[in-house]
Amino acid sequence: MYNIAGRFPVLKVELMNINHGTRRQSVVGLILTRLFNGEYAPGARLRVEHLAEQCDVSVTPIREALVELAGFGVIKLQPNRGAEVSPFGPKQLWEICHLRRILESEAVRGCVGHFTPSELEQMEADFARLSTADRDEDWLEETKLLDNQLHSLISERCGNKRLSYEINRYAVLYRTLRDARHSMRTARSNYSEMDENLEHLAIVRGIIKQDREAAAEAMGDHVNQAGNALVQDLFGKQAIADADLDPYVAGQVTPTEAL
Amino acid sequence: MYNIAGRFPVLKVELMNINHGTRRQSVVGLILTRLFNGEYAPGARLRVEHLAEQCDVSVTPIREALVELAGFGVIKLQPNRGAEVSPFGPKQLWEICHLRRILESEAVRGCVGHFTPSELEQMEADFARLSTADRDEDWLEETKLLDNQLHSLISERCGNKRLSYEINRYAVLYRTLRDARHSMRTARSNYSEMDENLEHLAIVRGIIKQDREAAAEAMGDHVNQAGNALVQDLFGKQAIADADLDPYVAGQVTPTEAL
DNA sequence: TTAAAATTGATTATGTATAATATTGCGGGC
DNA sequence: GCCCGCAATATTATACATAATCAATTTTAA
Repeated sequence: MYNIAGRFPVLKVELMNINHGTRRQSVVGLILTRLFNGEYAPGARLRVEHLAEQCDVSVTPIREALVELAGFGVIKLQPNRGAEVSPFGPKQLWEICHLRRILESEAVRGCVGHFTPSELEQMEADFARLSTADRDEDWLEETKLLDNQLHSLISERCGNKRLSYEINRYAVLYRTLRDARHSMRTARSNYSEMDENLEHLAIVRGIIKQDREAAAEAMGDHVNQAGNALVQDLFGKQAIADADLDPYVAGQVTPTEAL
Repeated sequence: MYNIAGRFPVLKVELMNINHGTRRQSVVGLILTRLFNGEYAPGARLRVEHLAEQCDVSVTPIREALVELAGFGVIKLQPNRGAEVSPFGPKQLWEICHLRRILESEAVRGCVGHFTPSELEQMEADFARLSTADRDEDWLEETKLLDNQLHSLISERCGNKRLSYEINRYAVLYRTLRDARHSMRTARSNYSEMDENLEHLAIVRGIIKQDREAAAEAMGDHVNQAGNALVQDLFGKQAIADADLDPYVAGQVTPTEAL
């Protein structure tokens, strides 16, 4: 088979050569990306035939994708009226982060006591080392790797498979958001503001001390920091003010005020 | 048109005469009910054509329903391999309750400060009255009504539409579970063990005192009590032991031990 | 005359049916 | 063990039937 990229508009190429049995997932990813990139106006109608044409697939996977997207709460599926995209702005992004904070904080509470001492020693040593190490490409790579490892380990060991499932469900949204950030020109590319390793260290030390609340609070701080970066990259500096958040939720944004 | 009910087997009648545009929802409800009633062995395969025949609908709504059910985490959708039902037992039921506790506790934290004094006075008076009133049919009716009102009001006012959305998503599971309970012969029908109104009163008083943690804890207790009743009705007295829960999660079952 | 209600027709969603294609899983042969 | 073919099933594509929505228009009623 020849790679005939270039013969079709960009939109179609995005979904070409996808494996059989994964069309729905691809369409979900595509629409999520577009949504998070602000390509849809709030309330816009998603017409099935239109999407099918754009994605170069038949309507069947499109309709299934819409059901899944409705499950994510990013579109509303009204009977006999089709799909309407829900608003997505700083406020909605903060709400996603809030949910993630709720879920992952509880997961870290649950995972206390589910690690071996050597696992904990290893993690503490790694994050301590990375938090003071010189910051270069390799450092960034290892930071990302250990970030993923820590979060998935906490989710796996939290003792509640459903909680773990919901965390992974939100990870789909979160990963798409991170990817969307890269396509924004405002995305920060320097390492100066990254204190991930310190935040992770606090989480691990909470687990080591068997102090559920300390670990949960550290996780909350960490998720907030990540959310903060995300909001600023996607919507700019004053996005937090624009979000017009509820005082309690907004308070959580800057944990010192909230607690 | 004639009503020709009776000409078809029971299973088909269940879904007959459903409105256009709501087939998927009906199928979701039917499969959830079956699952919670223990009609599917863990790991059982759900074949699309088979379900289509049973539900007397075509395969399209069936497949869409499976996508939605996969979103609920009650089945697993493997590419090219179809749907496999996830295990459902006391442990999984507790996990659902755990999630509900997480979500609704956070909602009640968020809703503090979003009620008018008169609303709060009214709610406190209602729950105080019902908690000491004679228990008859009317009492049960009003108790249920105010239960629904309180929970949906808290969800609406929590200040986070996504959190509200997730709570309502879980309410689908929860309502189906409550309905499934009625079909079990072990379901409790007396009013003696119902302290809902007292639990609700504690929640409302927490909100009145603007004490987020007190209100959240009261909500946690309340959801635990409801979960306890559900587990016992669906799986019997020693179901909690059978559930083989993680100590932290199990601890939450009996809040006094957990905190 | 004007406002409400019913009607019409275009558009789109939803559901059905069927066929084409791809994948899986199994069993037989090597 | 491995490979090949085959049946079962999932997935996708396509065409069509039905039903609902929406807007424009006509009709009806006050």
